[in-house]
Amino acid sequence: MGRSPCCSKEGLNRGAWTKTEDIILCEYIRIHGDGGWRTLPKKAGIKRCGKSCRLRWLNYLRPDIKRGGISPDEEELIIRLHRLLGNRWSLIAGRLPGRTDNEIKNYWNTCLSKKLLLSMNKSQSKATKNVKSTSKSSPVQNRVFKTTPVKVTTAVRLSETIRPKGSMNGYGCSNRSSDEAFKLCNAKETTNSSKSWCDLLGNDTEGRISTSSMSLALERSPNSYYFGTDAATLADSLLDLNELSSPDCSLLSPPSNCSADFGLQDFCGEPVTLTAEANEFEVVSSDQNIMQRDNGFTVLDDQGIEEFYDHTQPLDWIHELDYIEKSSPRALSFLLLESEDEREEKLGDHTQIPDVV
DNA sequence: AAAAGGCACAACCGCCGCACA
DNA sequence: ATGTGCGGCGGTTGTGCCTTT
Repeated sequence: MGRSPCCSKEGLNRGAWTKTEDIILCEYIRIHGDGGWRTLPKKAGIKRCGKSCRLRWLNYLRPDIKRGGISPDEEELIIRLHRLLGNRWSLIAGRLPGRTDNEIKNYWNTCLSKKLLLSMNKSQSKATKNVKSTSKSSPVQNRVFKTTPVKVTTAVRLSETIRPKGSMNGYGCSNRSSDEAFKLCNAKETTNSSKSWCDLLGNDTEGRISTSSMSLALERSPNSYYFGTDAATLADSLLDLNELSSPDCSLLSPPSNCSADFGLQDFCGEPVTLTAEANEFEVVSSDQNIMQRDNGFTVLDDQGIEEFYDHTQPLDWIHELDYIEKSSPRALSFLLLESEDEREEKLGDHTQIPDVV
């Protein structure tokens, strides 16, 4: 036997919502707040299924919704996020303020999928023509990233990803997080005590990580809640590492191989070689009072970063994706997964870093 | 002018995970 | 530990408008 339907369909309106229904729903939610969808129709006097009310509110009536006119920037962002996340419309929508999953899904199905198919065909036929001159595949093909995450490198890779993000949105968080992730790795070699790990970060009375930098980031980034999520994600991953019994540090890639991930070339203008020494890590990760990016955001001192930070809009994701894709697409795709469970689910072999396809 | 086809998007459906009793 | 209800999600369908034939 299947589940019972969410409500009796008898006597309920179906199809397009009328203006009156919209007004009643809005008014009810204005007074009582949203939620309790199953009982809402009866209480509000709407002849609709609760789910239908929820959908109507979330997708069309909410005051913070942007309708139509998807900009080229947004379009690019959707394409790139879709490449990383697949049909995870709600996740994608979460990175586009004011847009709903339904709208993005519709836009994808009606416009973007065709557009992409067309451009793919174009570039493929171009590539076929040039097949003798080069053995490389087309740029479009090259830009398909595998989204397999890697467990063991969670803390460090997340911090690597946060670093470029933080350099745009809040240097405090990025520096602090990276720095401390490194410290943690090194601390792990000498002790398994979770207390010492937390001590490195600072923790509140309940033992939860609460670095001043994370608070700073959250406080200063009202337009980019995702940034806050990053900090939270990092905190979670660090807490998780406390629980791991395997010698994580030994499984990390040799630091000298990680310099590209760290993006230090971009930040400092010259290649940096890291060693496994704790001191080296700290020196490198704290040497960020001058940062440079190759996407138009130039050298900034502390004050400059702060100023920039205040003007950073969520759509700067595009630049962040530019940077991150170049440096560590695996980390990004991992980071974009919402929950720790979801990452667990995708783990596979913890000890190997899969190649980017 | 009318029918057919295409398109955009709102709405619906069924499944799933989580919380809670 | 288990069953149930709720909310959320992604796939699909329905519908109205526009364009083409």
